[in-house]
Amino acid sequence: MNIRQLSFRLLEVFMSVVKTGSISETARQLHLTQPTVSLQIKRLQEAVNEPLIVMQQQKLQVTEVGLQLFRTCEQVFGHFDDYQDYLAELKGGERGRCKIAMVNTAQYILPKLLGPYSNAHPHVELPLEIGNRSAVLARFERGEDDIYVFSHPPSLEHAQAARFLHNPLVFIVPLDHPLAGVKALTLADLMPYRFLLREPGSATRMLFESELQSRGLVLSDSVQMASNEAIRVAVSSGMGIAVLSHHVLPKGDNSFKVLNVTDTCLASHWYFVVRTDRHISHAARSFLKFAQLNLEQYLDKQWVRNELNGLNLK
Amino acid sequence: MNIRQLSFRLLEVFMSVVKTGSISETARQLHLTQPTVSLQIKRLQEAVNEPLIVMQQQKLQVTEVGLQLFRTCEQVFGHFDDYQDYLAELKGGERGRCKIAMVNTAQYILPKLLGPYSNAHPHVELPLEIGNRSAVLARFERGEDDIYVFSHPPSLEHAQAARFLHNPLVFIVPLDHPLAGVKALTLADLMPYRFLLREPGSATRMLFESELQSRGLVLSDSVQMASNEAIRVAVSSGMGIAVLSHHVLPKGDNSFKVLNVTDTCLASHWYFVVRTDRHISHAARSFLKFAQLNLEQYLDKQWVRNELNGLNLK
DNA sequence: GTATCTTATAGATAAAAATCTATGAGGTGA
DNA sequence: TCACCTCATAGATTTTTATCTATAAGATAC
Repeated sequence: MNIRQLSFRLLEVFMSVVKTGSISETARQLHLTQPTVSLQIKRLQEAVNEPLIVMQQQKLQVTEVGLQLFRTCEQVFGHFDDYQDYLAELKGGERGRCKIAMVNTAQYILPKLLGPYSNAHPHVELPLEIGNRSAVLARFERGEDDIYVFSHPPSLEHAQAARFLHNPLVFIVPLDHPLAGVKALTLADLMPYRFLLREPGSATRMLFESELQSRGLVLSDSVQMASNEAIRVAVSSGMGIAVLSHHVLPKGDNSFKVLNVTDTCLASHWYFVVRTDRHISHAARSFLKFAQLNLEQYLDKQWVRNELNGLNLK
Repeated sequence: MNIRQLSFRLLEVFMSVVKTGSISETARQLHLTQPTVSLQIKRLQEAVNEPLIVMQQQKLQVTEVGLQLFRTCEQVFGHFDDYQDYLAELKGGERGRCKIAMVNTAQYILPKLLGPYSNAHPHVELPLEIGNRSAVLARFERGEDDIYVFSHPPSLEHAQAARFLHNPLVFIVPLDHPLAGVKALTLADLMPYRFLLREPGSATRMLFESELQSRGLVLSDSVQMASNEAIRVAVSSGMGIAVLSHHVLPKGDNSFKVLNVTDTCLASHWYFVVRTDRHISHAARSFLKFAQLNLEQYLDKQWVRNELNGLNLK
C-alpha cells in the first residue's frame, strides 16, 4: 500500500460506504453521483491492493481487510477531530499561551488584570517575563513574547503600542524630612537633597532627568538602586528622597510622605506593545480584548486611559 | 481546518521539516527542490489557517499549533504503519482467515491437514463448515467460503477444482453376515441384502447408484441414514450392509468385514474447489500451498493424488 | 564586501484527481 | 414482462496538485 496515493477524501468516502453498506446511498449522502463513489472505492482498493468491499448476494460486504482499514480510519479521523477541537479552543481564546514581558514597574499593575483573566480562561498559559527596560527591549527585538508592557514604548517600525493606564510620578520623602511638612514646593526646592534613582534607561529616571535638563536643574547628590521596592524602603528609612510611579506605592503605607510639587507634573503612560510583523496568538488577542473590556473594573478607574481599541490586530 | 485539503504527502513533508528544522534540508532528503517544500508548508498553514512554523532568529521554530499537529501526524502515521504491518502479515499468509466448507465425509480427512497447517500458522483463523453435499453446494453458490471440499466437484463455470486424494469405496458387512466369509464376490451377489445408504445426492450414493444402473442391477431393500458413522455402526450391529468411503473406516476397527468384490472398483477423488470469479484470500492461498507441499506427509501416501499445482490461483 | 547560506515568491507545466453524463448489466418485485 | 433498483464502466472535462526553474531578499562567514 502506498500511503501517498491516499487522500482523506478517499477515506471519508470509503467510511461512508462501509457505514451505509451502499454505494448509491453514499452518493446521495455526500452529494456525489454513484459512479464517482464506485470509482473512489475502486481507486482505494487499487492503492491497498486488496479487496475491501465485495458483492455478496447483491449486498455489499466489507472484507476483513476493509474492516481493518475502516477501524484505522476511525482512529485517524479521531485524532484529527481532537486536533480540530484543540484549534477551536485556541481560536476561541480558551486555550493556548500568551507570553507577556514587562518592565519591572509594571509588575505592580499587570497582575491585577492577569488574575481575573486567568480565572476566566484557566487553560491559557500566561508565562510572565519581568526585566528592566533594556532586557524587555531585547526580548521585543527577538520577538520572544506575545505582548510587551512598557511605559515609554519603543518607537520602532514594527512596534504597535496602545495606552491603557496613566502613570503619574510622585516625589516621596521620609516622614521626618525637612520638606515633609511643606504645603507647596517647586521642583527646584528638591535639588539639594539626595535622590535615590533607578538605573539610567529606566522610564521613570529618563522622564525625570529630561525634565531636570529642560528646566536647567541639576541634582546635587544621587544614589542608584536596583528596584522600586529598594528605593521605597530606603526612603522610609531616611536614606534620601525619590521620584516613583504612583502605582508603586502601596495604598495606606504611611512610612513616607508624598510631596506636593506644584510646578511639576511628571507623568507617562503604560502601554501594551505588540509586534506588527508577527502573528498575534489567539490567547494574546483574547487577553487584550479582555483588558479592553475590563480595565475600569480591575484597575484604579481614576488612572485608566483605555486606548486599546487603537490596536490594529489583523 | 478543512481536512479535505490535507494529503498524506503534505503531512509527510511537514513532519520532515519539523524533524530537520530546515526547509532546504528537507528538500534534499525528500529529493525535492526547496521552493516545493516552502510551498507545501505554506499550503498546509493555509489549510490549518494557523502559523505552524515561524522564523525566529533566522531559525525555523515550530509553533505550539504546529507541534500539536506534528503529534497528531505521528499518531496517524502510526496507525497506518500498523495497518501496513497487518497487510504484510496477511499477504505473507501469516494472518487472516481461510473459511473452508466441506461435505460430511471430508471431515475424516481434512483435519489431518488442518492441524499441522494451523500449528505452522497460528494466527490464521480456520473456520470450518460441514454439511451435506447440497448444503455445501449452496454455500459455494453464495460464495460464503474460501475453499470447498467435494468428492464429485460441481461442474459449474465459476468453479475450479483439483484432486488431492483418491477416495476408494468399499463394501462392508456385519461380522456374522452370510457374505462375510466369502473370498471373492461380484456386485450382483450383494443385491439381495439390505443396503444402508446416505441421502440421495451424496457423492458416495450417486456413484454407487450410477454403477448399479449401468450394470442393470437393482437393490432389493435399502434404508437411508443421515451420517457415515450411523451407517458404520448400524452395519456393525447387523442392520444391513453398506458401501462407504475407505477413509470413513477407522483403522483397526474389527466390528465389521470389508468385502472383496472383484468385478467392481468404485472410487472417486477428493477435490479442493475454489471459485474462479472470487478473490482468493491470502490465507486460502497459503493453505492450498501448504497442502500441495505436505499432502504426502500428513495423509496416507497410498491414496494421495496431488494435482493441486493445476489450480490456477491468479 | 563577496561568497554562500537560508527562505520566499512568481510563473510555468505536466500529471493526477475529482467529478460528471451516459450507458450497460444483473437482479427484484408487482 | 416491465419498471426499477443495484453497481460497474467508459469517456470527457475541469480543477487541483505537485513540481520545476529562476530569482530575490536576508543573514552569516571569512
